[in-house]
Formats: sequence, structure tokens, C-alpha cells
Amino acid sequence: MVKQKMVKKYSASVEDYLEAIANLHKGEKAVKVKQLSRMLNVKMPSVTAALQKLSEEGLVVHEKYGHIELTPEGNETAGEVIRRHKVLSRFLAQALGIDQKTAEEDACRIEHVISPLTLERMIKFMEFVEVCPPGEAKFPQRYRYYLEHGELPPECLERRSGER
Amino acid sequence: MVKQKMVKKYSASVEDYLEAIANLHKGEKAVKVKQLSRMLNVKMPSVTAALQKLSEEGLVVHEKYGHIELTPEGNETAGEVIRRHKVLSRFLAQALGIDQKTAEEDACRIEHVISPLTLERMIKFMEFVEVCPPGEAKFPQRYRYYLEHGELPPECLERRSGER
DNA sequence: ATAATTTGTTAGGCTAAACTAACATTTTCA
DNA sequence: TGAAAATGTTAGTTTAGCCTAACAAATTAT
Repeated sequence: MVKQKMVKKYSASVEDYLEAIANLHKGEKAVKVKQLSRMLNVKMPSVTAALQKLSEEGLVVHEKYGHIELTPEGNETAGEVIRRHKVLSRFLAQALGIDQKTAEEDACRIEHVISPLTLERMIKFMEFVEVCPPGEAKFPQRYRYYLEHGELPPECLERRSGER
Repeated sequence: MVKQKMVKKYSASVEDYLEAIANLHKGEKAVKVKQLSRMLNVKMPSVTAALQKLSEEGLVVHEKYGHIELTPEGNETAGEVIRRHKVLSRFLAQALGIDQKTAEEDACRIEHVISPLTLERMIKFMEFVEVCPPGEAKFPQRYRYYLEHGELPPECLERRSGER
């Protein structure tokens, strides 16, 4: 019998806390309640309460007035969320040509609800676009042109007129 | 002074109720609590409570034991949600090649959090893909091929080998 | 080293949105 | 037409997540 990795479903709020802690952790100093509070736009008591709950669930290590850490499990979940976030923001920005700020904002919300399949497909899409069609103007560039000018780029129009 | 159209932000739950009512309305008979209950996977008392609130907010018309209708405002909001849903599911299915079921499920969740800009870009993307590049294998087909075979379709590979 | 400032916690309250159990109305059909 | 079944509502809980106000600990700076 194969050991199943229990894939727990966490709320958007829980995911946000884990993600924020992981991101702050990449910085220099220890993660503090205040930082989380600012980063997540909630008041400090909300952070304290959330940490309490996350500790009980074994996702976070936090003793009163102490620094904040992720357990291995918390860290893994955070990693998954961050991965979803990254794929999404890259896809929105690179493939759809959305500005970085909006792409980030959308990623922050969509990351909590997107299916694994859709995420994989976004990755596949970016891979594909990067390599095909090789040797000519790349897809994203042509798409950008279309966005900006409202009509097809020259290489598409040329070919079309060549069909006359 | 120009009259501003107040763009209220509703919760995912409120949007779901409005969307469901609008969709059920397209059918033959009057919309009932039971139907909504089934469609939204909640118990009947939850529906009753929600309708109460929606009535107070002027989005729904519902008298005790009576049929359920949308006010003009409720109908407009429902229309917006449905539009987001349609664009999303089309984009996911057509552009990313995701199966209809998954596309629907993702659309159901993402519709509540996507930004107007991202939505517009998905539309633009589909428009673009439809017309460019004309006269050769269309983009979505090539992408499908890539998804299925894990490598570039012949017309891309040919060109690449021509570069030797 | 201790007073002032900053940071963190506790206690208590609020809202949205769901639930169950019990009761009420409406519909169906014998 | 009136009893049984189906549908709808009320009342009362629950849970998650946020808030403010008041208090406590830790840090900083005199």
C-alpha cells in the first residue's frame, strides 16, 4: 500500500499567511508579527490569532513574543502557493501582456482557486510559445503588436495580402 | 457632473446566487428555493437567508413562498458575472486546451476574482489567435499538437531543420 | 538603568455564511 | 377534498476571520 500524501485544502487566508511568512523569511531578519500585519493588510491581533491557529495545525512555530517560523509542512504548502503565484503572474504578464502590477494582483487572488491542471497548462503554454514557431517573430511579440495597434503585425498582413 | 455608475463589489457568495438565479431563469418555469439549493450545494435555509439579504439589498424580488426574480440591478450584476464566466471558460478551453469540465470549474471560481483588464486581455487573445497567422496552421491547433505529442508540430520542426 | 516607544497579546465583539431541528405552507393525488 | 408529501421558513448554532480597546512585554534611547 502506497503512502498517500494527504493534500489538505487550506483557506485563502491560511495560504496567504504561509506565503507571506515564507517570503519574509527569504529576507535577512526574523519574521515579526508587525511585518505580517503590514504585508497582509490586517491588524496585529488578527495576525496573533492566525498564528495561534496555524501553530495548532502544525504549520507554524511561534511562541509568545518569539520569532515566526514554518514547520516542514507549512513550508511545503507555502512553496506550493508561491509556485502557483509565480506561474500565474508570469503567464499573465508574458503570455497575455498584462502589466506587472495587475498581473501580481490577479495572481494573488487566482492562486487560491486555480486547478492543478490549469496551472500545468499555463506552463505548457509558455514553453510552447517560447519555442514555436522558431526562426520567425515570436508569438508574444506579435500579440503585443496586436494589443498596441489593434491590428495584425506586418508579417501577418503581408502574408494575407499575398493570398490575393 | 457626470452620473457615476456605482460599481458595487459583491461577495463570491452573492455573485453565485445572482448567477444561479439568472441561469435558472432562462429555463421554463419559475425559479424555486429548492433548485437554487441544489445548484449551489447549500441547504434550503441557507437559500432563504440569502434571498432575504439579497432582497434587502435590492438585487432580488422574493416574497414568502413566492417565486424568485431579479431586479434590474440584480440582473445587470448577474449578467456581468455570467459574462466573466463565459470568457473564462472559453479562454481556458479554447486557448489552453483544458477539458470542458475543468474549464467550467475553474471559471466558477476565478470569475469572482479576475480583474477587468485580465478579462479583456483574454478576449483580445482569442481574437488575435483567431486571425493570426492567417493562411497557415492556426495557433491553437499547433498548441494542441504540442500538448498531445510533447513536441513541436511538423511545420515548426521543418522550419527549424531548414535552419541547419 | 530606567523611561518612553514600539511591538505583541488578550479579551470581547461583529459579520458573513453556512448548518440542523422544528414548524408552516403549498402541492399532489387518492 | 383532505391527507400525505414536498417545499419553504424560523430559530438557534457554529465557524472563520476580522476588528477595537486595553494591557503586557520588549526594545530603544536618554
